[in-house]
Amino acid sequence: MLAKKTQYALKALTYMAEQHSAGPFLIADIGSKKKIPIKFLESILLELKKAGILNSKKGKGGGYFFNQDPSTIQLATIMRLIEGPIALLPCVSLHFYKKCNDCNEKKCGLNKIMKEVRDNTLSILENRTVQDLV
Amino acid sequence: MLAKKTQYALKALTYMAEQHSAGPFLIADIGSKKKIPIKFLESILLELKKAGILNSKKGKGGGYFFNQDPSTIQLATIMRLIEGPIALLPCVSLHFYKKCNDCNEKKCGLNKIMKEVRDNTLSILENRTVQDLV
DNA sequence: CTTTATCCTTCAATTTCAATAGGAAAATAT
DNA sequence: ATATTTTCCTATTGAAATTGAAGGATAAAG
Ligand code: FES
Ligand code: FES
Repeated sequence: MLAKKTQYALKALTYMAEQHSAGPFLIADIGSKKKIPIKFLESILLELKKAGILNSKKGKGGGYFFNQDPSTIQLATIMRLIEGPIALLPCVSLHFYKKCNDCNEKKCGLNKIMKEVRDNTLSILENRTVQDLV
Repeated sequence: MLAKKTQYALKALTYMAEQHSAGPFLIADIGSKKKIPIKFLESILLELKKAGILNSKKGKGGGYFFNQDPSTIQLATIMRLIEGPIALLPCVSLHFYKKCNDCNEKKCGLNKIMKEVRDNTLSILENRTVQDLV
């Protein structure tokens, strides 16, 4: 199960992508519509901004908006950014790999099956974008 | 990423299934071979026993052994038992479902995509057994 | 120069995770 | 009987992560 933080991030992005306008969107609005604690959401959006996904404007008329077209933002990118690894085991992770010191990857059946799961999952999450959420 | 506990459970079962003998296997042996802290492993195996996956015998010559044929134990069963939900969101979980109070499932794109991920994952984890790990 | 809204740091509560301690109970061997 | 082996059970610990709040700094607009 994804951490609440990741769920919130995905929900917030979904909300933003669903709107007809391009923003900017207020933290407070997103939070109240998607039932996300404001202060928690604040830190999440800031993180997405620092990663280049979002941009923001301060002051009246300000808020958050997309820094890239939603159709270019893979869901896998968001999840790796907020959640970390997508794979179920360290030894099958592409971006967060860590060797198993207690078994031989070449012969390990667990490794093989978990790689299969990973490839299946990535084939979805790397081919769907924030735009596909609307 | 799976919790360490779940990883340990899967590794222990893999180890047991890999052996030519049917056991019983000592906690201490499994633990030292798969680099799992003994006391932690102890509680994991006990949990698997209480769930009917394993059985055990005390005293000299005792240890843990399979209570059902490894080819009948789905990996999904182990993971749900130790880890909990396999799905990425509560609203797409089959065994641990919880409604989203902030969006309409029928129209929710996030829900739809995460269901796709779930189905893909389950098609693997429900069709592979502990026997397939060897 | 007031209002609005993000930015940033710090912190606190809670929960979860990982692991250990220590003994009780059961089975076997001597 | 008694000692040894091994699982069973409860309790507890310590560390880390998660979730979230407080409060002020900064920037922009009116
Ligand atoms: S190589 Fe990682 S579980 Fe075997
Ligand atoms: S219904 Fe669960 S995320 Fe939309």
